Amino acid sequence: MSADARARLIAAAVTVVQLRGYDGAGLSAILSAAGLPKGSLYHHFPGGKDELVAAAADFVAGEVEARIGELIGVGLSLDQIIARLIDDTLAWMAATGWRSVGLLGALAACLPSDAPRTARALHAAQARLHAALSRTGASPVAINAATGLLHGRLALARLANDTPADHTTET
Amino acid sequence: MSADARARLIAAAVTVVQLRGYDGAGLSAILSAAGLPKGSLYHHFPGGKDELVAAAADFVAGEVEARIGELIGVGLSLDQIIARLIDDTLAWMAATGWRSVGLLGALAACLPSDAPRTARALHAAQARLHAALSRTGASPVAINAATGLLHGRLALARLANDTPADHTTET
DNA sequence: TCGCCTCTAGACCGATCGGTCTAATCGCGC
DNA sequence: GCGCGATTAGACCGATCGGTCTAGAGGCGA
Repeated sequence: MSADARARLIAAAVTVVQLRGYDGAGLSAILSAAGLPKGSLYHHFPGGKDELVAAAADFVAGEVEARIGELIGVGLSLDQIIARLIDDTLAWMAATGWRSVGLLGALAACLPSDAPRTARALHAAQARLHAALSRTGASPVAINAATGLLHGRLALARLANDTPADHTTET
Repeated sequence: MSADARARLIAAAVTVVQLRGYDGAGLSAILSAAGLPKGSLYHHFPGGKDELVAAAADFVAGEVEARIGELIGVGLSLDQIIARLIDDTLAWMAATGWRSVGLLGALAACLPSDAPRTARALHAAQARLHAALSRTGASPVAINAATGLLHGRLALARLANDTPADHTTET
């Protein structure tokens, strides 16, 4: 069940790190989400938390890259693709209770200082997505503007919808 | 020197939390940045880290709000104001080594679970900035799009410029 | 000069952090 | 049925976390 455990760990890391950021995501939270003990983590990811989160970032980047490929295949423009990605993610955020911002956004906003692999994976992810989007024929500047809009919209949507329950003192 | 110590603590919190997010910002890092011992922190902010970071968020929101007021006074449009804020912040990020994303962005992306005051302050900040921008006459939807762009651009700029040194293994 | 009150200083606390290590368990070829 | 590598299980470690508490330094009014 090696591959399965690996995948479960990555999925759990994606979930927890999205919610709390790198530093806020404790190993115990990730492990209990995965339903696996610490030994499994360090067997599959000898590099520990850093390696796991880096793998999670790679995984997410791969998924988004594939989605972009799909949308390009259908002939959508850069702006249309970004709009679709926003809609996709917003729908998913709504489904999961508006608690996530997307793994890459959370990592980018609060980059941990002691996680070189994660930092590298994050940069690689950004490069991959940029390259994927450049296949629409858009200019790098346009791509940066579009992805900037994407990140920002997701962060704001989360802020607007995530926490009302958190700071409502009334019944 | 009460007021001074308070201000120093808030400034230190702004700096450190911007860099590492709420969970990544240790009290010891904040205190050493402020040059004050723990006793001072809990004297001025009995609520501890949560209260301090909430105050820091209020402070930053106030500064940005004032800046928006200035720009509106000069007669700039929403888009022009956002462009100016992006330029302001980018210049400041360049000056500080591209390590910050802005306090509010960092908090919004990785909302801590156990910091109700900070969460409340963050929502208040968002509301204040939205209100300030609405004085340009722009629609709420336009304001959301514009502030989304602002957040995202800053996050991307940081990602692009912050970490090259972090993952360069070469001398 | 004396008391008092504000603020600084940092030792100390339990909890939790990421990480290591050993033992038990599992599945599979023989 | 047996041995063996792969995997799980979790006790354990030092470091650090946020927070509390006592002691004393310093300024100010009487």
